[in-house]
Amino acid sequence: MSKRLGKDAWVVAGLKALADHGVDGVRIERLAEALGVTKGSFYWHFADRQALLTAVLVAWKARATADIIVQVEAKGCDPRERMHELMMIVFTADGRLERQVRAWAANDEAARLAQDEIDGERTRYLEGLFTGLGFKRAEARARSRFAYHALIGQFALSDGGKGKRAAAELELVFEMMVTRGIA
Amino acid sequence: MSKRLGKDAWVVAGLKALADHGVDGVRIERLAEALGVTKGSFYWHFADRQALLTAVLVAWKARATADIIVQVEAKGCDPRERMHELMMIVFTADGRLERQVRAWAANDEAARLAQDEIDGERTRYLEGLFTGLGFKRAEARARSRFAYHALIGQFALSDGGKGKRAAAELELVFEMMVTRGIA
DNA sequence: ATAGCTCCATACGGTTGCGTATGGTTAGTA
DNA sequence: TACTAACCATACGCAACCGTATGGAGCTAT
Repeated sequence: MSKRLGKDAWVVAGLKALADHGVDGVRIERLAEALGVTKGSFYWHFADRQALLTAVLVAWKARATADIIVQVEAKGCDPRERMHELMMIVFTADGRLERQVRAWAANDEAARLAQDEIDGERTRYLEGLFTGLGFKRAEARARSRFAYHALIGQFALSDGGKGKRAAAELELVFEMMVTRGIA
Repeated sequence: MSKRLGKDAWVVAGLKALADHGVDGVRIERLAEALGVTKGSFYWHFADRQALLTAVLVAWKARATADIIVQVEAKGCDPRERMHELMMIVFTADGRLERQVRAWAANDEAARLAQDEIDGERTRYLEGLFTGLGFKRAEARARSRFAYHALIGQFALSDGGKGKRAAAELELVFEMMVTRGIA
């Protein structure tokens, strides 16, 4: 059981600190203590704090999109099913990291860019699902954006969508999102 | 033109700093410089930094709900019209302050509570509009929450809904939100 | 005008966290 | 075993803020 660390250990610790306390919580002396080492170790692996933050952002981007989409793609090929699965996964997820990255992005350019990338990727995927359901381009676009906004808003709210009631509501909302035109 | 300040001046400066740079930007020495005074002034009016932050939060709460609802109420008594007006106002608003408060709330209990209050107040109002449109309680609830989430998500995105395209999409989305049942 | 209250400046001590310098310790390799 | 990286500890300087202490300015009323 070697006590010697690699870059990765610091990034992982950074992600955890980010999820728990926000960007302001990722302080190198704190991480050092959590990892059982001192700053001396950190400055061996990284040039400065910003370098760690950048690495954390990259790590987040890697897992922010791929995970969910892969999970959904594996479910089936019917776009309606995928859509349903997507909403279920995503509306019942934790979202602490997601939320902290957004809080971060409110005042940091690098985080804002990362967020934009992810947002773009996700909405494009969503738009594809909606066109798969037979919606015209404009409406698919509108619906995907709206649905995605709702998702993000979910994370932004403090209750974060507590399971029970949310589940039933989710079905209603799903029907609405998937329902075509004016009644 | 007296150079002497009151509490309010500090709160206003605090709100501006919050909107511009987030909670971390509301530092008393910075505000002092912006106001053309020194810390000595601040600590006359406030016990400590937290006292200012609390006051800022209170000020935000005061203007966060009342403004919009009053504006909508003045528009007309048809719930469909109100709903339309509400979405138009709110989806084209600035939202920098809104966003910063949410970023703040991600890691601060007091801000989180304030946010909860506002969220509750707004969703209750929205729910009323939906029941006014003839939806049953459960569906009105689901729709109002979803619509509100979408609103918050809008603010959370970095583009913040840039005017042109958003306007057209908004109409589609409005129809969808207002449309009953399964096609 | 002078006493008293309100508001502000200056100066200080203390904390936190970043980044650097420098030397020691472990692990792999010859 | 000796040499050499890679990795880590310790100690320091530095800057940004917070909060306090204290001594004024500037009104206002008597």
